[in-house]
Amino acid sequence: MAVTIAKVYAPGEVERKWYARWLEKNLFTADPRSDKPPFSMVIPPPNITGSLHLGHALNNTLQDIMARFKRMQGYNVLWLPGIDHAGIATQNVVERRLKEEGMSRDALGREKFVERVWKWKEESEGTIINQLKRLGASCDWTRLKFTLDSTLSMAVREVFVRLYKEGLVYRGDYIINFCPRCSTALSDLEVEHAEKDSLLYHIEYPVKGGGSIVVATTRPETMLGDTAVAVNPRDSRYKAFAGKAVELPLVKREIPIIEDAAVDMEFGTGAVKITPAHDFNDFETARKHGLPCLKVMDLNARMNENAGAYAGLTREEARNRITEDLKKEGLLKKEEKYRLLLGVCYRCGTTVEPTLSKQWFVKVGPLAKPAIEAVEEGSIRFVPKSWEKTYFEWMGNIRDWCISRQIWWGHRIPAWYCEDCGRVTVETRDPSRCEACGSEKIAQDPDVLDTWFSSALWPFSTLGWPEETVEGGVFYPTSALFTSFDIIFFWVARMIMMGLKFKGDAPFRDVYIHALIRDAAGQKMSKSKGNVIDPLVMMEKYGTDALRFTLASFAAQGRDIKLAEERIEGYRNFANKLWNLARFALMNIEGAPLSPAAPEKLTRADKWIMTRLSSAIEEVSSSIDNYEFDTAAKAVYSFIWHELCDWYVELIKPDLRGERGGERKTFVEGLLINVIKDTLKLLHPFMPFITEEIYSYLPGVAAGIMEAGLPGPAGGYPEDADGMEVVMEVIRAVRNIRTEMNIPPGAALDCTAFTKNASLTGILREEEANIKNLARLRELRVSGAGERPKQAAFAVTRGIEVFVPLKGHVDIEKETLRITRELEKLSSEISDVDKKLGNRDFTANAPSAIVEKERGRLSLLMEKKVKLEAGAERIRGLR
RNA sequence: GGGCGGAUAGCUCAGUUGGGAGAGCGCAGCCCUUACAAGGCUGAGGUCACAGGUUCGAUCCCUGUUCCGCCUACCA
Repeated sequence: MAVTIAKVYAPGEVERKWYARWLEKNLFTADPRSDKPPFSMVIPPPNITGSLHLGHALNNTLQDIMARFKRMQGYNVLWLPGIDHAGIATQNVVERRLKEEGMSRDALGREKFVERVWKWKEESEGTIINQLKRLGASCDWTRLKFTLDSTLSMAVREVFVRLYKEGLVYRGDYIINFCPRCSTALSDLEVEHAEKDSLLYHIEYPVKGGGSIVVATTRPETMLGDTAVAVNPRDSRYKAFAGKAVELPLVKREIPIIEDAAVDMEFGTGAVKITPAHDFNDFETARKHGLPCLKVMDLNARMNENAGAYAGLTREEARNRITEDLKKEGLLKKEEKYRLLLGVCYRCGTTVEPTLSKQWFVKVGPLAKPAIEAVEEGSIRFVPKSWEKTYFEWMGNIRDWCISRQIWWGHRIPAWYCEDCGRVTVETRDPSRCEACGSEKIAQDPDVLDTWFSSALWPFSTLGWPEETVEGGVFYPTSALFTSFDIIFFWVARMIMMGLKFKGDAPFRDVYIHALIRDAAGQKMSKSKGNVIDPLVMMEKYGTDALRFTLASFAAQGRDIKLAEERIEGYRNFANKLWNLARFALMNIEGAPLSPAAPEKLTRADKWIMTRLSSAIEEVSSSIDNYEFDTAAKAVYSFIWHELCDWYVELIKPDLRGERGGERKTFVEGLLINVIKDTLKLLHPFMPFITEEIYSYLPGVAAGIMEAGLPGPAGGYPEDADGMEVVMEVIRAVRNIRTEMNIPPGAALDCTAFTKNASLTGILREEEANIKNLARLRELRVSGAGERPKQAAFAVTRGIEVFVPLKGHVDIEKETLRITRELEKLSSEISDVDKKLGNRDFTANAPSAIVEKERGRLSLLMEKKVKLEAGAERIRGLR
């Protein structure tokens, strides 16, 4: 009743089938009342606008490996999925769609617009969720969360209000980054810096009472808002001007010349114009010197009424007009080429405008302190540890966080302004009257909160906080967070601050920072470069398991991943190899009952593979526990391909053919199936689909592989395993001779092995059949001493001399060359070790174990050398 | 300006308390051996970027240099 399965593994259907079954059986659902130890993770929520890219694929593959692994280890696993509302990004997408319809959000109005976004959310959120399912992600979908869910919104309000009452959230006029295209304020983090070629303009400002001062600026259009000119007090060039005033050209306004040590005398002309309402530095300077602020642009980056004749122009137009006008007046002294760093919006790339504006802020200092300590004390651990430094760096210099956004999609700020007394009321529940004067004429702040404000609460808002929930008790703090380094500041740091503040405990124990994926040439993947590898296409083409395994294999800590399609193809081949291993096993078993463990019936080969399996299990387990997914993947790969398939299966083929008796056949069938079963379990977290599929075909399995426990390390039989390694080396030696001497693989050879070691002699005699089989020998003699065969090629391994007589067909030249080369290698090795042992400093200072090891090595090498030389001598005699 | 990371086989990368340099892919030769040609067997290939230092001993620790990459920053 041998089972036959297809010759080539076809992933597509298998994957869909199994994912559906896992869901049906609720295998991903966590039980907060379970008595198993908890293991929890929250997913980094993808944007609702998102579509699965390789970054998601890597992030979620690694999480899924961890989740599945822990589940099989007997943990009560909660992997909580969710989606982020992604304020600006989503609003942009919907606005673009409106524009295509000839509509605009302003024309539509806030309420209708938000309705429209919700509708779009309903349509599009399925996309990325289905893609995560396609990837095999074993998230607990019954607990899927969305950052705008009512419970999560409640958490946002609660946090905002509590911070406000403690004075950690405040509202004030400060200079902030404003994106004129998205028409909203941004936090410092949401501004990216791009180098751009520009000009440095030298403009002459006439000084009242005679003379003039030339300032250098990259932004001539903001001169309309200048409220001072600053020079360094140590600058002798301008000493005479200090305290005087200049007349601002074009607008003819009088502004003072002030002294400030922060002015760099070397740069430009050493004189700088101060525009407090449109420059971060100048804003600080103005505060220091008590200068007024004058806004000359509105939020759309158009010049406003304060710009006089230039009102209504865009900032670009204004720059042109102003430089022209200055030129006409002979006040533009110089334009030099200059490369500057420009702040651009991280969502749309538009140049941001620093603008004085009334916004809400979080006072971060008091929150940052415990967050720094938590990492210092080790209650939160970054993996790899090197990221802690990055974290400290940023947290140590953190500035207040601008959290209000002038958009409509997001959590509305729970603040109401009173029309009568002007006071603000901040409450978790919508108030009906002003808390100060009781007036009912109150209106809610139109702004919404930074999306990252709600993301910061993710690890506990998703568990039901501020309600006390069972989940919150069991699964908080979460065990690990998986993310990439680019959002350590945006997200990780803020989660730590909020978790500590509101839960009194870190949101997670481990922060695993994984790689960023680049293309094969090391370039960041981007649609415009056309070098994007689409994970969905790869999954269709090579199978999800192949993609997952590739990502895991390349997930070395602290390094970016350069991915090429050929890699995925390679691991597709691995999947097929595994498939054929199963195919072979199923073709050969007669459906016999599984043999119980019977150590006395185990052959050396059996013990070897069991030992290797056990050590693979150990290595995979410890690697995963240390987030070394690449090491784990390589260990299981190498075991399956190079030990189980290359050696064990080849070793037992005669048994399975019944050549060594019916009892042995039955026994080895059972053993092979057991080994495959455990191997599949070990591989399952990496390749969930193919392992589940194969597992289902194996005899004697009741439940699915997901429900099976992971085998524990069994220890094995190290001595027998080592004996088997000797056998393998002898086989390799014969194979090598065959290849080197150009003997066809099929030609039958004889072999004589000489060793004085009784235990080796025993092993070789016992394994005669296996050696003959795999080295393709007609005869194998094992001898302690005696005449070495003439006309024979030979090799030395583990002190065993392996002779392969070639009956007058030995190519003497070739064999001489082969032995000579071998001897050369050996000699250089010997001289290295010799030199080391000859060094008295070494023998005196090195640990005795090391010295002994070197001595042992030397004697082995010497022994081998003697034997090789004797062989070379014999061959010379043949000439 | 400050900080971090990297430089090991043709390519991509491992190398975890300093003690015999590894893998995958690629390449070369031979093989359609009834699991798999998406395969098997065998093999070639490396002054571990450079220069110093510590040490009996350095790919590994320290210093400096060169070249890449990234993060961060208020020289307008």
